Amino acid sequence: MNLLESLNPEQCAAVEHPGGALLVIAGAGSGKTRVLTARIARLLANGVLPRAILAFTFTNRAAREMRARIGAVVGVPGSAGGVGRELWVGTFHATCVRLLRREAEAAGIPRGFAIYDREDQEAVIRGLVKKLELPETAFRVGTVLARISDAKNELVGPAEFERVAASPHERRLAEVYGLYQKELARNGALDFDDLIGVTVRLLHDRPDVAERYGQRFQHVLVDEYQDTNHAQFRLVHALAAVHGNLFVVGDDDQSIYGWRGADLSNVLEFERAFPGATVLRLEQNYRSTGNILRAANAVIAHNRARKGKTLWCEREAGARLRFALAEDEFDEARRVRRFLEDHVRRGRRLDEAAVLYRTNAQSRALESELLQQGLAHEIVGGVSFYQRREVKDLLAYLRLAVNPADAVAFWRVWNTPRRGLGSAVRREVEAVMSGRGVTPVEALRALVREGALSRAAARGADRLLGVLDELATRLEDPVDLLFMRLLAGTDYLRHLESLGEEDCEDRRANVEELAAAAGGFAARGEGALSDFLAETALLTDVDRLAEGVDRVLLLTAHNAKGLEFDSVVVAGLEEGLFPHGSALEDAAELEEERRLFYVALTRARDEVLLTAAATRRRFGALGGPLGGQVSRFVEEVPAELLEREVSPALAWQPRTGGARWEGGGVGASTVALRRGWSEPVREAPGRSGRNRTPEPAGRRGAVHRVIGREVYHEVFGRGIVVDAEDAAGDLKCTVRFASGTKKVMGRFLTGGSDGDPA
DNA sequence: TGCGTTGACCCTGGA
DNA sequence: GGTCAACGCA
Repeated sequence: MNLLESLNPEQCAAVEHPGGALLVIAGAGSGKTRVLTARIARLLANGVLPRAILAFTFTNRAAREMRARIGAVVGVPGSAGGVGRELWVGTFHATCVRLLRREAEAAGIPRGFAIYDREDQEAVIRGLVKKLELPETAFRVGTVLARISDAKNELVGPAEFERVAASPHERRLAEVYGLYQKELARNGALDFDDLIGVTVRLLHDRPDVAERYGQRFQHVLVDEYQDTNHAQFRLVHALAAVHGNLFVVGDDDQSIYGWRGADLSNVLEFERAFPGATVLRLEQNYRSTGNILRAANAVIAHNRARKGKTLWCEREAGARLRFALAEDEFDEARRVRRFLEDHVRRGRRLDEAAVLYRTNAQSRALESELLQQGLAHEIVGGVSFYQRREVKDLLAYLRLAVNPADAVAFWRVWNTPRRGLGSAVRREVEAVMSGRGVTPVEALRALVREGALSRAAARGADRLLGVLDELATRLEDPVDLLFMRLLAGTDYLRHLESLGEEDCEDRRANVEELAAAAGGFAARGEGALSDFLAETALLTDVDRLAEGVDRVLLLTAHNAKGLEFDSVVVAGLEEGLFPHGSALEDAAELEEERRLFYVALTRARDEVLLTAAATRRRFGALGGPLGGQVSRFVEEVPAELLEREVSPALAWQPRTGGARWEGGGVGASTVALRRGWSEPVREAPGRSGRNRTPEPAGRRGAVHRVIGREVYHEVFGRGIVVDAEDAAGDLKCTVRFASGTKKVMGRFLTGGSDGDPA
């Protein structure tokens, strides 16, 4: 296969670019992966050595696929040896791990450093908040971590954070940040952000190292450049500075990771950062039908912060997009399921369809419908495989074997399975740790040796140390053998059974899958235990997706990036959900939501179904319902491209700036559902609401109808009702105003558009 | 120390 | 509606 054949002129220009900095603005479905692959193949064909090429991809999966394609083109079979090993293709994180393992000494970190995921980070922060006796409300673990992560993405260390702190709270945060870094260092651990940050620091502090890698990687390529953050930009800059051969591909309209520091100015100001840079544009779409593309173009045109481009295609117009307004999330799930059945009826495979949503929580209703109806599916994301409790437990043992300083791993497993070790012993171990400056493993060993423990505790400690010592002496064994030793040594499977949980079988299956993963890793002969552990830390559900399994995927729009399907459902298109409520009051965040919707739409080749639900429960049946307005994004799709199906129980009236539904339907369906708790939830599929006369809306209905509504208040101005409750013949509304969220009685509010008191 | 119950928090997104 | 930590009791 010749990758250069059948490239269009713009693609060709990119692939043949002589060198220097090049930015390729590549629209959705414009063949950017092909261009990147062809570019690398071209470089190799021109005599560039594989070891002189470094390519960053967004997912491990993309890296694997790219390596395979390049291998096929340049005729090197497999990934082992030759091109596969010499050519560096990987995500930012995986690449940094690889570099840091080689340069651990120069970077001042242990070679077997652990990689802390979110859960590990939380354990560290929780310990600090407790130790410093900080108020847990003001220092919520998630918030603290988010602030630290933001700082790291901007390459701001604790000292700098302290310097710019604007309040006592911020100074306290700086302190926590500093102690967090100390704790990670003591544990021999790096968090995800550190992987990038420490590499950048290494290249900055050690010009000799920077020079070495700069000389080696004569060509640096970056995919999904629009989602790089400042730290990643600096990394790329440092590596490419020597020769300036930087080839980046991105699409400002698909930038969807602003919340984790992605900096669109990396794209928008590329030419300033790299003087003399060339910019090329790929605007021909090879993926979607004309209608889908027109819809996507129309929607994204509402964004102001963009370079501006219009995709075109040669494909036929195809079917119109469909929009279904459902009564609630269960009705929505049924409509989705019927759409999928149609897809199969058209002779397509289920794995050529996907259901996309904004939040992972939405998967529940969808999954239960698909389960009931026996439609094969797979949920991607949420709690991923390597985050399952049993998987993390077992991995924690392996982590300890490689790095006994890893206190988070130690405390995770020291009494799992139960060994009679509790909080009393823990306090003693911690005292020895801080008193003598030793690892938790050594502290425990010392306590045993010195006879400081009760007989029962000493026996438990002996068992734990026995397992850890056995692993430690066999570090060079193949990973799968080591894993079997671990299972036997801890009797972990019996521990699982002893828990007597309902999902015992699932957990057992996960342990077996982990064993299989270890076996696969060993068979590939790709290296040490620490490499296996890094892989488990960095692989995501998307990376692990199997090819050729005939099932529909359920996943977030974020996770769908880079994938494509014949048929795509975008579910939950309601104001407050998609676009998400947290983005409604910020123009920039709203534009990011729109880009996310654009990404979702452009995953589709042939058929699109958009769905919304008039009511939707949060936190299960007990939480308040969400809902009120169809997403503005649906309204931004030109009407002639959209085929609307509305549940007959809902009187639906489109208006400018977002459609609303009114009348008894919403209230009635909610009432019916509430009643239906102990009864069959709903009538047979396919007939929902068709022959039903809507009941008159009671006060319940009134409550549900005001939520999401735009209102006006004499003092506070315009706001959005986020919640409401009955109060003495009126509604007590919780309203989000620009100045903050307040509780206001309904009689003080006027409706935003219809003037009717809410 | 082990175990069951209660109650808080949760549900933007993810390497 | 699910998870997890704190709490109280055996």
